[in-house]
Amino acid sequence: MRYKAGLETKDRILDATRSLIAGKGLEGTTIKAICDQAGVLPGSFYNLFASKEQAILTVVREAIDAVDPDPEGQGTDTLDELVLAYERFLEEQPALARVYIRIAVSGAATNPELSGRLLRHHEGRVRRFASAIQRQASEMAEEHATRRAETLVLALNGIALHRVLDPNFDVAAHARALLEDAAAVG
Amino acid sequence: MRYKAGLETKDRILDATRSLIAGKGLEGTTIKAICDQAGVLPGSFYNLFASKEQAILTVVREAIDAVDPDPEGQGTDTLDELVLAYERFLEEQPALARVYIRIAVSGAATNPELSGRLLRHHEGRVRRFASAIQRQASEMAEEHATRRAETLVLALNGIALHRVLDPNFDVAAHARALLEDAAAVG
DNA sequence: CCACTATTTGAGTGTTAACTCTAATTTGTG
DNA sequence: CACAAATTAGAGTTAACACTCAAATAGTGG
Repeated sequence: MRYKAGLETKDRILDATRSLIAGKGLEGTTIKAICDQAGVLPGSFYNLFASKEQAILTVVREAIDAVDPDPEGQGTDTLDELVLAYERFLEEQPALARVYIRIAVSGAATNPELSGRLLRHHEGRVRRFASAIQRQASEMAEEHATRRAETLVLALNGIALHRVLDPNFDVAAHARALLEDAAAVG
Repeated sequence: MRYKAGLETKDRILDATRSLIAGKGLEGTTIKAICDQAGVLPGSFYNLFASKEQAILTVVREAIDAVDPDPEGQGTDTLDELVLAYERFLEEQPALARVYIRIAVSGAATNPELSGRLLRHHEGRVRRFASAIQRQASEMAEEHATRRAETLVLALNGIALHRVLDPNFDVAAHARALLEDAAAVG
């Protein structure tokens, strides 16, 4: 793949794959559907991807990365910023958010590598939330902060899950309710 | 279906369907897989069920009902009892719990009737939790109680979702952490 | 034990999935 | 502008899918 035509085709295929997973789930994401939406024939698809699974995994990695846009900057975010970043992710990239949830539930069952990746990602998020909590309330024990972080991350995932079911669901209001509660508990 | 042989076969088919959805997701739940696991041939399956979808919907209804075992007794449960009932559901009927989550994410996308059913079920649960909260703190406004109930139910769903990803996840500990937080917030 | 019907059998149907292959075309480069 | 490599076209293959059906078997009331 050295010509730009190939790169553009690859992008179109990934766009189509992403929107199909988000809209119809993994079951509705067939090679034919991807190719139709991307304006490409199967031969072109298989010139760029070794398999359907590879295209899907590319989109999934993209989705996982989008949940945590800046995993390097570990020491600066406040809890509010972390929660609002997740809220913004759900609002602004609903397709990727759906992919993330769909894959977490459907794909991880049959693909242990994927389920391991998702669990590690979850643990990383919990650590990040925990250190934000500790920065905010420095007298809190690390163990306690981790427990509170885990509760918060799980609750956020619950919100994301419900958003998949109900597109009109008010993510922002519920994310903020979680933050208020966290502040009240201390 | 008047002979008991048919009833037993039906049970075996539903058992197989339930465990396949829980274990491999909707994609892995094929007629062949169901029949192999139930020790039955396709002809028998179609003697008892009009379609694969019908068998799946039967299992899904069963799962939805199991989440709220007694939807009639609306006025007596405490919040603790409701949370512990859900915790017990997740621990004791992991297959049905996985079915519930899997369907919420995968099935509801393509089946509006199913997604409507799940949303109504969610609303019913929130009402039930809200009235338990109000009974416990009678000075609380109904609107506020409903908002707190929704946060709690979503957090519990987050726990259930994570349990699908990580079978070793400690549901009980996290459910109790939610209860403590709820008490602390008031 | 007999007639009647529920149930099971298992090969078979049509469809659609993922994926392959060869020939034709387009693209970048010396 | 010529040539090699990248890309695309599109028919074709193989396998798995949901589902059917006529015949065989098993269960039940009389």
